[in-house]
Amino acid sequence: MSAERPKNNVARAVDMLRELIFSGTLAPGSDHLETELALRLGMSRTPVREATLTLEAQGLLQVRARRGVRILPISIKDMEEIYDVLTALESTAAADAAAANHADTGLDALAATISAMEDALAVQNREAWADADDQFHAELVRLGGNQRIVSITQMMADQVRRARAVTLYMRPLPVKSNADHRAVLDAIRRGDATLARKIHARHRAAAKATLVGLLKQHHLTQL
Amino acid sequence: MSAERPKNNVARAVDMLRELIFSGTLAPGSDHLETELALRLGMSRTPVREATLTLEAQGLLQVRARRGVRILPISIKDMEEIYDVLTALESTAAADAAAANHADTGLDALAATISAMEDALAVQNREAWADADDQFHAELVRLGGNQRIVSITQMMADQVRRARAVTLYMRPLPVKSNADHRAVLDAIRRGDATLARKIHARHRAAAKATLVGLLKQHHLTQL
DNA sequence: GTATTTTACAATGTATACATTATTTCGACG
DNA sequence: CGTCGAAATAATGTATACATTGTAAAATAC
Repeated sequence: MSAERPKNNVARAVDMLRELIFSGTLAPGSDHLETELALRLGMSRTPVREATLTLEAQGLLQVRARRGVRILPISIKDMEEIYDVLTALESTAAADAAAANHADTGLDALAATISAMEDALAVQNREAWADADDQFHAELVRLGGNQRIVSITQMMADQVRRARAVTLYMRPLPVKSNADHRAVLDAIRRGDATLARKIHARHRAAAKATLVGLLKQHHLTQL
Repeated sequence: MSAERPKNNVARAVDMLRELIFSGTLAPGSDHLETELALRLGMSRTPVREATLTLEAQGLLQVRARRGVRILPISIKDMEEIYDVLTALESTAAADAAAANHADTGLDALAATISAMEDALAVQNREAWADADDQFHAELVRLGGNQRIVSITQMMADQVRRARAVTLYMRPLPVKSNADHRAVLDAIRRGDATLARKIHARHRAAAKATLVGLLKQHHLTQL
């Protein structure tokens, strides 16, 4: 049974604020007073304040004295930084996963995300494809076994979430991406750490180039 | 003139708690009540509470309901995780620094840290050597130009600070380390990104092996 | 004597009152 | 008319009172 322990207000505030940020209700670059947010979330300033501190540590917003919290916009430079971090850490995770010699059953979840991506691609469902893509990267990193890499990549993925949503319908259907994922899975299955690292690094570098190219092409310098 | 703006209590609490943790006054694995810490720092619970949330996000302690904050001990597994993250991100920074084609004056600070390390080594001053070593890695990452890599590596370095201090007098004098640093500097100077990345990755991998070896040898499974 | 339940306590979680401070506005002086 | 300064204002920063809740201890029943 899932215990469903009632969460405290701080945790609820974190969840609600994240949702408000990802949905764009709190627009990138906009400022919001603590009092205003507290009213909106139906609680006092204290838990809201603590929630904003947590979210600031996660890079989603910035707390500025007497100016309220600013929802951080993502620039092209931010995007480049984040993709470089993801490239470095996920490649290491891919190599670690390969070196760990996971039994095939251990790789079922990873294989499932690839199937899901292929299915989504077949019916041109971009949202479903993006979800499965996220799951692939999350599962890959989980297999790597480094808990810090898991946390950091999650934070980075959160930061680019909005920007990725915007570009989702701009790009050509990501056919190459699926092939990359399958190649990474194969390398891991064969226990070839060097290859897994190399392929995944190339995959992320290509994704970065595509995304940055799109943003520049559409003059989206801030998201 | 440096403005020396008086910091608020939250910032002071963060600084003081960090100092108490690094100095070992708050021992790894020990628990501390908010009230007790507030009394010790001469302020109310509120700023202390906010400070602990920040430090929790930085991985230095853990806030547990009704059990106070626990100063997180570092295990060998933690050490391995952290060094793997540092290896991945600093190597990327080294490659970026090489690719950026910094003019020689831009590399003066980096060269200075190497000289400082050599001087410290000549008089067998391990503390000074460790400080210069930290500065080398900090400056390298700064030259890489990725602000997120700067933040993450700082956090990771903080987490292993205690453990490094313990092993500082156990290891042989780190002669090889200085040679590595010089080789990285040379590669950056020549603009050879691939080489800079490779050398630095090897350097960090060797440091990890040395450290983990020492910890196991001395049966230090928790620091 | 042991186990279970209930009650008390102690610590965090939350709200709110108050202190502090930066910003903005209004007024006076040049 | 513009600039400088002072006071008011509005927001965060801090302290504290109070609510909630988990833990532990004590008592009772088996």
